[in-house]
Amino acid sequence: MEPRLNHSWILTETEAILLQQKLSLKVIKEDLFAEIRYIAGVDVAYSEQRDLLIAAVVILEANSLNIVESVVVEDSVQFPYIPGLFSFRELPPLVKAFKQIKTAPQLVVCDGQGIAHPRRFGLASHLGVLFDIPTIGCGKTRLLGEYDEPNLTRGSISPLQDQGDIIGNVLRTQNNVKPIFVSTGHRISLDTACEWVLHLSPDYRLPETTRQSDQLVKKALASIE
DNA sequence: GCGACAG
DNA sequence: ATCTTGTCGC
Repeated sequence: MEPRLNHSWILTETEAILLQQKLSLKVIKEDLFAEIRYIAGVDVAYSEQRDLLIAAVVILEANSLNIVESVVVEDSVQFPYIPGLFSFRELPPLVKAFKQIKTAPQLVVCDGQGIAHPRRFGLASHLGVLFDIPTIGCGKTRLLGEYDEPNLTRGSISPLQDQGDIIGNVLRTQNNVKPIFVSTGHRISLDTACEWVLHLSPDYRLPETTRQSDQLVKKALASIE
């Protein structure tokens, strides 16, 4: 898989913000896809000892949730972690990993926010626009926005609001378990995104895509240290 | 000025 | 993220 859009990753903080503002205009917040057969999960971890990033991409069959392909790569760190500029740290290794993927997914579930972002352009939206592929932002914690606690039953949602916009949903994926933050990444509506996240989280707080990619990077991390 | 702040 | 300590619910 190759990105359909390329841009430099060697940027100052100001340049990165300007790029987000420019690319955010390309984000599509409605369903724009055909049949979803394969779904990708992605995750990145940092090795403090070796000062490098490990990225994993796993491809699951959408109905069975079986793994059909996976890739793990190492890459150097070229941008610090700054809230709001997360994608400039994690996307270079992820793009490198996607270049090795043979089974093209029709949906990518990201570990981070989509449009639930100060400039409506979080990691999931950035990845979606680069590959022009539907993506969902799925965060364990909130970056910004106000919300009421959703009901305690699986499937309950509560809107995440910022500056008068509904930027995502706080979604309860398991009864009595802390909810997660779901937002549109690219080419998918918020409602459809939540439906897919629920389908992918039959018995765990996070989607199976996230669980599998987390497992892969942790295993790779342990093997190099 | 102070707190908040995806991973 | 990752680590540690303390609290609460079942």
